[in-house]
Amino acid sequence: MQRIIFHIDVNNAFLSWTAVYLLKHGYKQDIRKIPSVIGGDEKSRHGIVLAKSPIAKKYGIVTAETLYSARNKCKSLQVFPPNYTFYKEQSEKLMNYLSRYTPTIEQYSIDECFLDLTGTTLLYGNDYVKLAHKIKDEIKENFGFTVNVGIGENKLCAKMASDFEKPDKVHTLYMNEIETKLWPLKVGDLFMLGKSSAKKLNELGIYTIKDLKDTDINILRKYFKSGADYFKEASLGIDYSKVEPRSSKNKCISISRTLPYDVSKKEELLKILFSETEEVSYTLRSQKLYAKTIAVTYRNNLFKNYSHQITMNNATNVTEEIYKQVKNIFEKSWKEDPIRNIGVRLADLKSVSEKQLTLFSEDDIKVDDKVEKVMDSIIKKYGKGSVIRASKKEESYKIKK
DNA sequence: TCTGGGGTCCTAGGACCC
DNA sequence: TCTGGGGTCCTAGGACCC
Repeated sequence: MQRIIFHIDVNNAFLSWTAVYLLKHGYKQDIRKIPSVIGGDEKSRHGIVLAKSPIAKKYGIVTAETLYSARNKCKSLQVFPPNYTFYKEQSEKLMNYLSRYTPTIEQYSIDECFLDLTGTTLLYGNDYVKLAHKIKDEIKENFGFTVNVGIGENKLCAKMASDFEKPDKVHTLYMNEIETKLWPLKVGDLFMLGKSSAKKLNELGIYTIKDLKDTDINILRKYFKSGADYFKEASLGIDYSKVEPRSSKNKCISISRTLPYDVSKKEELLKILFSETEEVSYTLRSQKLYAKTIAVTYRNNLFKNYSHQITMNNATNVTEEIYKQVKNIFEKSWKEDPIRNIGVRLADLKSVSEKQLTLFSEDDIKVDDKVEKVMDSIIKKYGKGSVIRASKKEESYKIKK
């Protein structure tokens, strides 16, 4: 049976949501209609473009470039800070609203989702473009921001379609439109075909998606291994993946921070790692999960990235245990270069502690669990920072080193 | 006032086992 | 006068997404 998939994408999400927020709070100007961007704080070295208005885009400003470079492209550019709490709220409202149309909804990111509307003709009729317009207009009216809706017979085509022309538009990419709508695009426009693959393809003389679909699969395999088959199928508009409600189970939980200045002191870096460990293991426990793999990631002043990890015999969710590994991993791997960004990642997540099934150190765990339960409940009730571990631990490092 | 943060997936290479 | 080979697990690094 032919499937009908919608992909819904908030136009310039962070910027639109900020515009809605500002208007709601009495700000006179609609920042969507001026050259503007959402950007991080430059003083703490977060100075990149997170979202841009259509006018800013016309100046050639792209997401993730530095604010410094964005300003060079447009002298009158206005920069607004992000408001993640509000974004999350808006995202949840939107997803809740959309799930009234089908239970088969997959949130792909904070501002995007897929709806599987296959077999809904009795409910909504068979004019899907009309239905898409209805959804799009309802969102605009109820929430104050616009979306694009892409319609296709699979997720890939729906996703490509929603990207065609923005904002506030509905597009289709049915199989019989592949030749006219998909093939003329540049290879880099294909979903999941990024910069480095596009560069390689261009070097092979492959520029458009049509070029790509005309290329012998064996040539592609030589350069792209398993990516070759994906590229080939995608260039033909083929995608069999299902719209799957994101089982909400993350594969990993991570935190990383770019520091306001490069740090070379071990005690300072360990303090940061400790507070990150506390945050990440709190999240772990609040999801009733245990981690088997613990990783420390960092980036030095020359932008070289490192990641070092350890897989334990037993999964844990105890801050102290996780930190013990974090500290160990970092001390063993760090070459004493100045650190710009540092983080902790927990992976290989389990829903039960295997440790609880072993004889080893049961009593210790129980005590730790108790302490942590109390701390977690305080954090939950009064927010982060309301409870701080006695800093005995960090102090002892100072003495030791 | 240069270059964020949170994810997923893949691959090469090494260790280890039979 | 030799060092096979399949399988599995683990790690580091990189590509890619929003």
